[in-house]
Amino acid sequence: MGRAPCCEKVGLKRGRWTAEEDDILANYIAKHGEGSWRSLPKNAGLLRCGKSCRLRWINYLRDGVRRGNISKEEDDLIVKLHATLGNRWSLIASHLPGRTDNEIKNYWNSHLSRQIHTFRRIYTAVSDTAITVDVNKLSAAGKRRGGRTPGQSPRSSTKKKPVPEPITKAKDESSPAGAASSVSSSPHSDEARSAVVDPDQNQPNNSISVSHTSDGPCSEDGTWPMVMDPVDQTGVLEANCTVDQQMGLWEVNSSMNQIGIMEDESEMQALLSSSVTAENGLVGIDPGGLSQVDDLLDMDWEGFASHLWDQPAQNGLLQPAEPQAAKGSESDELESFVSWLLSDAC
DNA sequence: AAACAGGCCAACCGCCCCCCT
DNA sequence: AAGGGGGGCGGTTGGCCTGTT
Repeated sequence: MGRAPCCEKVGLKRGRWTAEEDDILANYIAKHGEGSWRSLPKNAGLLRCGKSCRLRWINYLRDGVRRGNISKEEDDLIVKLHATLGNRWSLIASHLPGRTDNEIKNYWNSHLSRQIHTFRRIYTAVSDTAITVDVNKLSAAGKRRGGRTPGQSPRSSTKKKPVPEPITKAKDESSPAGAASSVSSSPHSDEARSAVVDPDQNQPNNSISVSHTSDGPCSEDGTWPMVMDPVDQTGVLEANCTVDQQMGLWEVNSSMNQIGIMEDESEMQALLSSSVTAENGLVGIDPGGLSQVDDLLDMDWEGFASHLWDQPAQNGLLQPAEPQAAKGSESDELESFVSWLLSDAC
């Protein structure tokens, strides 16, 4: 079954490339150009598989390749594009000049996916309380290194990852001390709503803080291992989320992730109507709200994209500039959609 | 200081698509 | 039009690094 290997592997070198090999490959391509990867190793005098040469060239030796130091802007872009495109790393990389699909894939697997999962765990792990999520702390939260965490298997982060089951916690289970008891859900109030809606324009403010404060310490059973406030050792988390109305759609965003897009105000209000605890302009979301947010994280983004393409133009704002491009291949459609997504119009 | 454990990332594997003949 | 090869792509592996115990 399957194709024959791309080259005879017997006698070929594997593993890390040496500086000498890099020089040979770079010099050869400088003289003869890219391509003909199968015959390149033999012609260049390298004991490497052609595919290995190609990978080395594209990911490391090619002009313009940038490595490391992924900026916040790039980080945001990767998250945004991944939400739309999924694991189409080459397509994502094409929108990040100098970045390769392999680097973005690695970055996602080792940084961002963990943040997203942590973000989701936080929602669920404290779901019997109102919540405050500090997105800015999530990266540090996912950075725990060293030491054994009971019950974790080695290399779990690199094994094939089924979507992790959310941590469910029955109400009668022992919750982090003080977490559940210290936060009382208050009925949704006009005061809370006023934190969301601009009374002058009946439009949402640009910024809503979704917050939760717990006075108690984190539990010792590891239930909240990654969300402890490093300063006062309580379970305080804070997240700055925004709600925007754009092109007839209501978007709920955090600084790292798009939480959801709703088509009409009632859906957005349904989410916010589950908000509780308004103080100093902060709005918390109760467990019901958290469930809704968690559902929104599972949004069918391709379906959303298709939905947008199917919409008639609304005041010239909803459609991308060149919807005709969608008549091409699937990749053309995606390219056009991504271009539009990244344009100022969005 | 040594052992341990997870993080990080370069590289490999194998499937799939596209293009050429 | 069909088949085969080359190249592209996403998933996965494995080893080094580093923080924790």
